[in-house]
Amino acid sequence: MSTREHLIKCALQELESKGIDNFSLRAVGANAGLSAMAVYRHFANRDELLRVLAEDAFDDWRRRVASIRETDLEKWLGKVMRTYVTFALDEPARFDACFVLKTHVERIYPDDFRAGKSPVISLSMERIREAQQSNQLIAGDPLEMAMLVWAQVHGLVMLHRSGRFSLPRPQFISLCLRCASQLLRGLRA
Amino acid sequence: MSTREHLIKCALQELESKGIDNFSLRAVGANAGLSAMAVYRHFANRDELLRVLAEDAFDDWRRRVASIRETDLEKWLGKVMRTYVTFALDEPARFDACFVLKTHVERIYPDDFRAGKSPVISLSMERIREAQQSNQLIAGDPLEMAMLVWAQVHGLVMLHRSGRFSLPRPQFISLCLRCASQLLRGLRA
DNA sequence: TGTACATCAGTGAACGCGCGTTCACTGATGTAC
DNA sequence: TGTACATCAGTGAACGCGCGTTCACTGATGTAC
Repeated sequence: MSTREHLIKCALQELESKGIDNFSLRAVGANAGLSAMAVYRHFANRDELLRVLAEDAFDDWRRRVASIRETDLEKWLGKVMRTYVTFALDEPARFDACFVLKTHVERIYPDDFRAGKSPVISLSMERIREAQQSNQLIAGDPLEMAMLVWAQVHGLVMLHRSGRFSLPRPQFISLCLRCASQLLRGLRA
Repeated sequence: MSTREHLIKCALQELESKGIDNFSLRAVGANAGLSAMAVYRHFANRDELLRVLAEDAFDDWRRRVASIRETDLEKWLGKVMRTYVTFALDEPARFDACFVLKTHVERIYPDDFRAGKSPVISLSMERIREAQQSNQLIAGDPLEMAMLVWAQVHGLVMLHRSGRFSLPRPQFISLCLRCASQLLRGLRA
């Protein structure tokens, strides 16, 4: 493992354990068994390191979704949501890097999504369109429907993150899935 | 206006313009035309000042909702949501104090809500129950339904906050309301 | 009414902290001849 | 094969910053006699 990779790994650990607000290059260096200044050999500055971490997290998220092998819209969406929630619970800092922080990597509604720059949203829209054609779903803008579902689970996760849920993990996850299928009920034809 | 009130007003301004991360007692003092240390005459420390601001924001939110005069569930919910979104867009820092930050004032699911400690959620549950009795809504736990709606709009607002929406304000608000009524469609009997 | 004292809002200097970053450096490794 | 030099990862000290908070103080106002 190159020093650069080692630093990235340690930076991720730091990020997860301390959070973005207490993420410091000094701590990353110490965690890696190097001086704080060693980081500057491999990254221009703090911002660049954070950007690299965000891109790494995004790749991870994409891979997780790509590995879901379901054809039925409802089942597929259920798994995507479960993946989203577990990602948020298990790796909050990387989740934030993908969906909360402004990292200059994020996709913006509507242009980026219409342009197909978000693989997961594009996939969702495709599946929604298919379900509309086979009369499983009501008519309506697929992108807006996808955003609706995303916002639903994102809201639950953010409220959880803000300490508004005191539920054991499995109960929280099934609450999310219940909410999602409730939501889909309204979209069904 | 007492000095304390003046400080609170200036602290709110600071909080809105700088955000929680860059909220400093020094700046509050300067903004109020006093030394930084004057703050300590009126508040034990930074945390206490922030707690007072959070309580103030919460009162404000409660008052806004209480002033909504609609009897129909759907219309009422629509106005509550509009209020939520405009609160989030216009006064992000106070919104955060109510719904994002851990201020030790927040209500936690499910106990606090079941115990009726959140006026707005309680009101929502009441209206949902009525609508269920008159067969407008499907059966189901009113609290879970209320959380569903809350999470929906909260998710949209948080994504907007994270810079994921590039929409003029009115368009974003109507997107939120469209999503909300889409959601209600699934709850209708 | 005057005087002595207590109260208390507000001050300015200072402490100690952690941060990102700059700087001049060391010392090992690779390379050209 | 040996030697001179270049490259470059990593270092430790230092700078300058803003922060929350402590401290001893000033000076105005209220109060008891």
